[in-house]
Amino acid sequence: MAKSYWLMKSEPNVFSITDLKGSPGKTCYWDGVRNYKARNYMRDEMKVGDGVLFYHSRVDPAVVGTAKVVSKGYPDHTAWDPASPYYDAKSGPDNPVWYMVDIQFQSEFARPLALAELRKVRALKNMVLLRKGVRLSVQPVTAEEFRTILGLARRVSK
DNA sequence: GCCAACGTTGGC
DNA sequence: GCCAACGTTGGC
Repeated sequence: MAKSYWLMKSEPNVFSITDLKGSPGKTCYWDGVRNYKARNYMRDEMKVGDGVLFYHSRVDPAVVGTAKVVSKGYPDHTAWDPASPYYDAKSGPDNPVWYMVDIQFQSEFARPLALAELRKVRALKNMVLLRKGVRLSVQPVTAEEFRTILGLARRVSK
C-alpha cells in the first residue's frame, strides 16, 4: 500500500518535538489519545513508514517538524494503569479500547509554520487542520499537503 | 483567560 | 435512541 501522511497534535508543554528528539532512539509511543476517530486512524490505517507532521497546539500553534511511523497500532497500556492521567476503566489488557503507534523523530523545521501562515496558503485550503472546529489530534494529510508544508518549511521566513 | 465548538455521557 | 448537560479542546 502507498505511504500515507498524518498530522499529530501535541501541546508543547506536555510533549514537544524537542522532547521527541531527546527520547531514546528519538522514538516515542503516542499515548493518551482518547478519541474514537483518532484511535481508528492509529489502529486501522497507520503503517510503518508513513509520514507525520508534528504539530504544536494551543501554545503558538504551528507545524514544527516531521516524524515517521515506526510501528503499527497496538493497545495503549496507559489506559489500564490507574496511576496514569490517561487511565480509562473501560479499557483493560483483555479488552483494549485505546490504541497508539510509535513514531520516530525525523526533522525539525528551521522555523515553525504557524497556523495563521498556513491559513494563507491556497494549496492547503482543504487541509483538515484548517477546517473550522476540527479537534482531531490525529488526522490525515494528503501527499500534496505534506509536500507543500515541506516546501514552506524550506523557504526563508519573510 | 475567554468562549465556541466539539465529543461523550446519562436520564428518560 | 434522542438530546440536554457536561467536560474538554484549542484558537484567539
